[in-house]
Amino acid sequence: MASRKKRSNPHQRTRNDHATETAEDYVEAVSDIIDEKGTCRVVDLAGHFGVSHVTVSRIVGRLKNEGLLLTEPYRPITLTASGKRMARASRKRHEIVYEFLLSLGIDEQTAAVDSEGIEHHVSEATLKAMKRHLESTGAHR
Amino acid sequence: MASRKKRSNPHQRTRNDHATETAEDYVEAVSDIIDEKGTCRVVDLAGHFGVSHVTVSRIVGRLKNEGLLLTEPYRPITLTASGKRMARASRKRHEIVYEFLLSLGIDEQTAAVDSEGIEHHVSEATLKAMKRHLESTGAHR
DNA sequence: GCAAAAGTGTAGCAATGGCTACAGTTCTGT
DNA sequence: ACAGAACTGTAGCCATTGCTACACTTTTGC
Repeated sequence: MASRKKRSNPHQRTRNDHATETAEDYVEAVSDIIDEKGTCRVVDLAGHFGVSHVTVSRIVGRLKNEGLLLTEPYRPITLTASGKRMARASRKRHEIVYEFLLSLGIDEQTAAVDSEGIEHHVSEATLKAMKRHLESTGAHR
Repeated sequence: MASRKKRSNPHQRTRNDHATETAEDYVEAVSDIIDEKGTCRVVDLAGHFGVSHVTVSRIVGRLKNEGLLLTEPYRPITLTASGKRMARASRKRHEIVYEFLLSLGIDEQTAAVDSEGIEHHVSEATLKAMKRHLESTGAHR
């Protein structure tokens, strides 16, 4: 997870960070959609993210080049082993943040929105602290 | 704060969100740098964010157009009333998130890095919950 | 089986934020 | 005062992620 490495300048967030966030969001969505409805199509992702199918199509192409997912023209999208690994890690992080926000007394709707924004900016140390908090308050599922 | 409005699709984060995050980061930095050393120059911001002066120059131009800051060619950068307001709000949010992370037992270095990433993705409701937590644990300064 | 609907791809545009290279301005020190 | 250092601006490149418009493929329904 290159984007979560320590930085000499903590403010330094490059284009690559955004690209990695996008990748994580997409593989996680692909995984979720496949779990829900069997297959994942471009149109499903477009609906999920609220963007046009064109944007999805281009990003899917990039992630395919990066070896995270597989697809052929006009065909459904599946994850590679690497993509599945990333999706699992991303989903886990997402869940911890979400549960943590709930444990603070935040409503589900808000927790869902905020956890999506936050999950990409949480270090391993902070994630561990959240887990600790969940266990200590017995609020984890 | 347009970017923190409710969204019909919670996944929907547009280019504007990123632009707003940049604006918040910049006005906050300008404010901090002026407090620290009296004036804020392009080169200060470039150092602060670890990017080239060219990138800073372009973004400063945009923020000037948006009425957040003032500057003339080869001159220092100051904040407008609107920019000061945004800087104050942003700094306050930043501080709450930072203190909250510390209260979870996270080290200062990590809290500094993570709070910068997280602050833009925290809703008012979550911010209130963090404040509540700080007060209940007596961990606020 | 074939027309319409749904889905996907491509072309081409915009805004943002990275960069290097080079040119111009301001400040500094002697 | 003036040369060199420091700072700033501009030109022009790239990648990412938005979009509309249009073309093409696949699926659906009769």
